[in-house]
Amino acid sequence: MPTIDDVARMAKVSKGTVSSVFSKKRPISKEVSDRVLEAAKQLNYKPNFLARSLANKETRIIGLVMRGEKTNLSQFHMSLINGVLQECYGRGYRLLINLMSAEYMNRVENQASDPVDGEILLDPRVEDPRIIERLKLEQPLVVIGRPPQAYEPRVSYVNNDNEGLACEITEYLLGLGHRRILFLNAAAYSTVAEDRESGYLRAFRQQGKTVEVGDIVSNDQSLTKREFGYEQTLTLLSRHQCYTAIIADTVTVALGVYQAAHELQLRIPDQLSVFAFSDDSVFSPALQPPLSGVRLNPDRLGEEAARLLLEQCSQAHRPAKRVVVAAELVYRDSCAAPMQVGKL
Amino acid sequence: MPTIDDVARMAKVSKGTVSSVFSKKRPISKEVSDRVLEAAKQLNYKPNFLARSLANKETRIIGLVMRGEKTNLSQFHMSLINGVLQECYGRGYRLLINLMSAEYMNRVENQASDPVDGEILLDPRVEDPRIIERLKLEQPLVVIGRPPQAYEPRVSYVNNDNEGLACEITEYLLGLGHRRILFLNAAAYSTVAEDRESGYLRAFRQQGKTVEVGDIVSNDQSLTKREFGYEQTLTLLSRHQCYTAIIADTVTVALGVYQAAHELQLRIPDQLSVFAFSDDSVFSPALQPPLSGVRLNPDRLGEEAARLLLEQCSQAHRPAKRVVVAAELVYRDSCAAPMQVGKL
DNA sequence: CTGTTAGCGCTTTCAT
DNA sequence: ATGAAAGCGCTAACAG
Repeated sequence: MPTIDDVARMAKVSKGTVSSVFSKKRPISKEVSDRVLEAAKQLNYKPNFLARSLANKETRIIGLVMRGEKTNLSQFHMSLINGVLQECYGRGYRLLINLMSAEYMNRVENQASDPVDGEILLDPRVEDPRIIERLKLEQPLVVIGRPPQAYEPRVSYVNNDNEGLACEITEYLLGLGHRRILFLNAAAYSTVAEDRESGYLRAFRQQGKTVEVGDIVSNDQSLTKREFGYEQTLTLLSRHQCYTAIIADTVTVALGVYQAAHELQLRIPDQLSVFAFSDDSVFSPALQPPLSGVRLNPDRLGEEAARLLLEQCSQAHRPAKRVVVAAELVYRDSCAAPMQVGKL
Repeated sequence: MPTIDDVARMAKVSKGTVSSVFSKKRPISKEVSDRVLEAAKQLNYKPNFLARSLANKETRIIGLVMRGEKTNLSQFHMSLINGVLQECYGRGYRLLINLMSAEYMNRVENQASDPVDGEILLDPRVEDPRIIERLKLEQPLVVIGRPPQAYEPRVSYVNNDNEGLACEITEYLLGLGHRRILFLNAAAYSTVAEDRESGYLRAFRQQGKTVEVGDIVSNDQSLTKREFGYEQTLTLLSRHQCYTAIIADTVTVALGVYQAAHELQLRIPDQLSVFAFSDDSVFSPALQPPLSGVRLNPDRLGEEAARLLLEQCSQAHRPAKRVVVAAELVYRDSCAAPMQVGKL
């Protein structure tokens, strides 16, 4: 690989001059510039990214940090990435996706900072060392989702109004006449689970109704999402007849719910209403009747996050900002008034 | 940001020793190692990626190079990325997605090699400077799709059997009794368009039937995929009654075909058969009747490409390999025998 | 407008 | 097993 010295020698100028021809950071006469470019072309020279970035402390790469455990990206993630890429395009930023196993990353010999100017962090947890670490490094950071309470004022983030949405869904189901609604929530350690739980509880409280312990179950991650939906529905509905509606964390969880309902010979929506907290792959033939859900607009989440991040990258002073991305409930045919409602 | 010198000073050892503690490339006594690690933790030190990579010429990042024009990733691309990520996971590789406008990249001040150990290149063209350039640099490279004829023996690639699939689809439609089949093919400059065209022609030839000029149209990219399907169908079918079937490049093109058919009051499949050369989002309610298509298994394409690439990255000698990913036709309800067939 | 020189932070010989 | 010093290829500050 030819280096800047080779070009300098061939064009009979100093390396500083060659550098300036490429970076355009200081004016170079047309003659010299042409000579350098010509030499570079002949040698097939391109500035070395690593050397350049090491010297000027800029990579024009942003990172996307995902949970190490996740090994299969959902449509939600895919749209989100799409949104991020949208924003990078044309502004000359590349995207580095870091999906390494925590086990791998924690080994001493693999420790190293990533070559990024800033990062977008997904799936924040109630206790999240990743955020703390990045805050210490004072590196530009945007979280998608709500950061832990303690750091909320200090970090920029973009989020849906999960609390409000959960409340809205719950109100809708209560309005249909349901009394006991099983909430198959996200993992307890995620901040999103906290927010959705609050929303669910608020809806009950506002109507003066009570929630029983055990009506909210969170996915401890030892099961896949689908298994979680399946197992919980099978176990809880066969034991207690009381649940007439289920709010599932994602469409995949809902898929498990459908499967269990089928085995329990419960007809959806007559005997069981189902609402999902996402809106991926909803047209799968496995989802009959069509599933009601929430359009979280993941592409907008990604777009706004990237926008905030790139803004931070270009500023010395970085005030923490937050953006709420609008989401809307989509009512399809998986919910109805509970059959027994008249009989009580 | 603390550097290796800070740690060395604090642990009272040389920087070479600190380096070895982290890289584990030469033995260090337990006492010294512990002292260094302790100092590193106190200083919150992490090796600098750029400096390390500059010195040892390895980044453990692989790049994904997409066409600059594309600004919205399809499900096909998303699954493909998913497959690549799958393979990176656990082996400690990160993925750099480079989706920059050609215009941006070609400006002198933005020229620079990417910080990658190798690259996966998408959508190869009949003339593809990107491939030529990378071949010159002797950088590990895997193409998804068929490389230009001239370079085929020298580059590794993974591909579907596009020629065979196109032939199979065409045979199927001919078998149903169609005589004139409009092929809304990919852009003429892509190698995939060439292969699919050959397959289409072969099917006709094998049955001793002839293709008229104009039965194959390729998307010149001035229109979106959907517009392409819509405009071509509207124009060609209202002008010539002869076409009773259409092979569409992608589901999105097919969506345009459906729309145009609706406006022309042509019933699918009775009056018009439609077959798509992909299988994304097929369950959209906009696609009634369900669309026949080809499951190209993009996740497998991505996975195999990453596997080949990582294999190349770890070897000095890199023989060009190729992998064919199996694809299968999916027959749904968008194709039938043409209505007029009995009347002739 | 151009040349010179001192780093950027790490790895890697070569000594010891 | 550890230290010392010479790069990796580029940018940036200073001179002129």
